[in-house]
Amino acid sequence: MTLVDTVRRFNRSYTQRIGALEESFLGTGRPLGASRLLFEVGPDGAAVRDLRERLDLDSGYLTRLLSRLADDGLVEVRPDPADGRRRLVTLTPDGQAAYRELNERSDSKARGLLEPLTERQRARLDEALGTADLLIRAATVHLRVVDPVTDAARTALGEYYAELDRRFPSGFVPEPRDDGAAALRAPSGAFVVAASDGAPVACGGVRRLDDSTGEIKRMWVAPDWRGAGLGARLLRRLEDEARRLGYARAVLGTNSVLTEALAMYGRVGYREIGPYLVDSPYDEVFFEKSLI
Amino acid sequence: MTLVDTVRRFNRSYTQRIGALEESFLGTGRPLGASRLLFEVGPDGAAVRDLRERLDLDSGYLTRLLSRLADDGLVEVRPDPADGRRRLVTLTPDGQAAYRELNERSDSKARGLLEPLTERQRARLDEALGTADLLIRAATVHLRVVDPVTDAARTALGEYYAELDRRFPSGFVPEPRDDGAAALRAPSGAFVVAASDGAPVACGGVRRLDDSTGEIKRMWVAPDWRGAGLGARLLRRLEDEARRLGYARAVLGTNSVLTEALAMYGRVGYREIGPYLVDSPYDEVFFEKSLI
DNA sequence: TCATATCTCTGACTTTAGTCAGAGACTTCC
DNA sequence: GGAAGTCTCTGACTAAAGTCAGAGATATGA
Repeated sequence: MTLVDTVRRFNRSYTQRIGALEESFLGTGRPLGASRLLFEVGPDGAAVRDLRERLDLDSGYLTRLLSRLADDGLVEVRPDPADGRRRLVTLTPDGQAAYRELNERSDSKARGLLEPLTERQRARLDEALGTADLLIRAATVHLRVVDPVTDAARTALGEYYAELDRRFPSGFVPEPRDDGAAALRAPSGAFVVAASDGAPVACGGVRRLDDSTGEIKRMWVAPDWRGAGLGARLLRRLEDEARRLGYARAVLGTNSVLTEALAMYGRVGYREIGPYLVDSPYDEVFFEKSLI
Repeated sequence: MTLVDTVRRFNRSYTQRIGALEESFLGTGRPLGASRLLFEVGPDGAAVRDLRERLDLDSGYLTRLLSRLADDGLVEVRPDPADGRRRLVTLTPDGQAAYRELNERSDSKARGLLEPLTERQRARLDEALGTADLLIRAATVHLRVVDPVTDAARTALGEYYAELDRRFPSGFVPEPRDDGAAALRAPSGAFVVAASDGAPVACGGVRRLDDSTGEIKRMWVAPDWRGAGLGARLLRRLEDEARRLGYARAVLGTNSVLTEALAMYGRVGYREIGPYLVDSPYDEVFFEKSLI
């Protein structure tokens, strides 16, 4: 049995049993679409725009769904003070109650399903689902080249810097004369962000070191995404970008504290070299790889 | 994060990504319902009755779906020769082709999804999904008391005997003077079958040994269902039945070849005892447990 | 053999889900 | 300040999915 068979077999048994979890949104007297929407609005509210994107709905259809929920007194729709074209949706107290009820139904259905399992089996299931979840998410992560000043890039870089600050014994302060933005974009550089469910989970960039050499900079993978091969995938993508920009060789420098990264560079074919032109005081270990 | 959370989290990410596998039944120019039906008919055909039950459809609705597929030349519906009220559905050659296409779409979608994973990750995913599949199926196995002459019971017993015959060095022949049927039913006995997706996956019975003692007989778990705690669950159910029938003690005899079973009896609280009244030449090891 | 039950089918619905074209209010960018 | 773009909403649709009440044919068990 191949993996594809396993996946399909699992899919069948899963959707028949647990998949019904989400259908338990039914039986609340509301059509499934309305319940899903209510759930997606959530206790913190959401912008109509985002709902449309997340649920992939037609704008007219969404408007109608929302106005039905509003008629039922479950949500409130009002203009976004920051941008008069947009509208924000929040749950009313009744809506909050309905939201909680959806969650409880879903929970109790899940509990009932797991009830026949022993403690040991539950632990095994927990681990298996956790692993499968991570890998499936990892497989569907979307890598794309973005400008380093976009929101996605800024968020990712922010988390990267914050982590360096936590992990370096002396903390980390981004170089003030940081030419990051300009160097990590065309025509001599690129910046790649990996996103899952809209949130950035990894990033990295290439910039010009000399005419034939691109330098990989600011590679970061979110902590709970490590061990899923995302780093290697991102690195290969950056090498592709570097090749496209005309570089024949990739180099990078890193800090010896970042042990996972060091091991990964080795696996992907990087070879340790002496220090090249350096501008970051944090780089201690250096690698290169031919792109030809 | 509790297991329920893991399940729900997994459910969300899974249905969004892989769940779409089944939706790939769309895009074949046929509505989802019709494709699902075509898939459920399958290459071997099916009875309309069973389709209605498996897909949980209204009879009128199903009739209409089927006649649409028949109009498109994909299926053929004709009376069941064995029962004039029923009708049987089979795929026409065109229907077979459409069926194969559905499968290919689903496969290639699954492959595309897994493509970014490395070999090692795929192996991990394969194992994780396999484990989760087994446990989820095990959790949703349905145990019920049936008469030992019903089809389900006969099938299960048949597989049990066949396995003993394979595993015992000298083979196994059911005792000819087998009073099985009569002894494993009320008022002094019971027979329990565990079924998953309609197929029996485990069985076992209790019969009277003396007024206060019930004997557990013919416990069997299908080979690919072992390690999922099904045996222990079945045994506990049989003890419940024995208690209900008024027994204060359960005993059982087994063969020392069946090592998994021996270990399981110990885990569930059975204690080895000397041979009690024996009528099976295959029983070598004996256990008892108080039911009070 | 007659009442009762089972199985499929038909007709007449309703609800849910979704699409499309454009109007109107507002922002943004030159 | 005006053109171009964004966001939401309305109206007018269509298709899919599902429900309900019976009719008619056949089987089953007393």
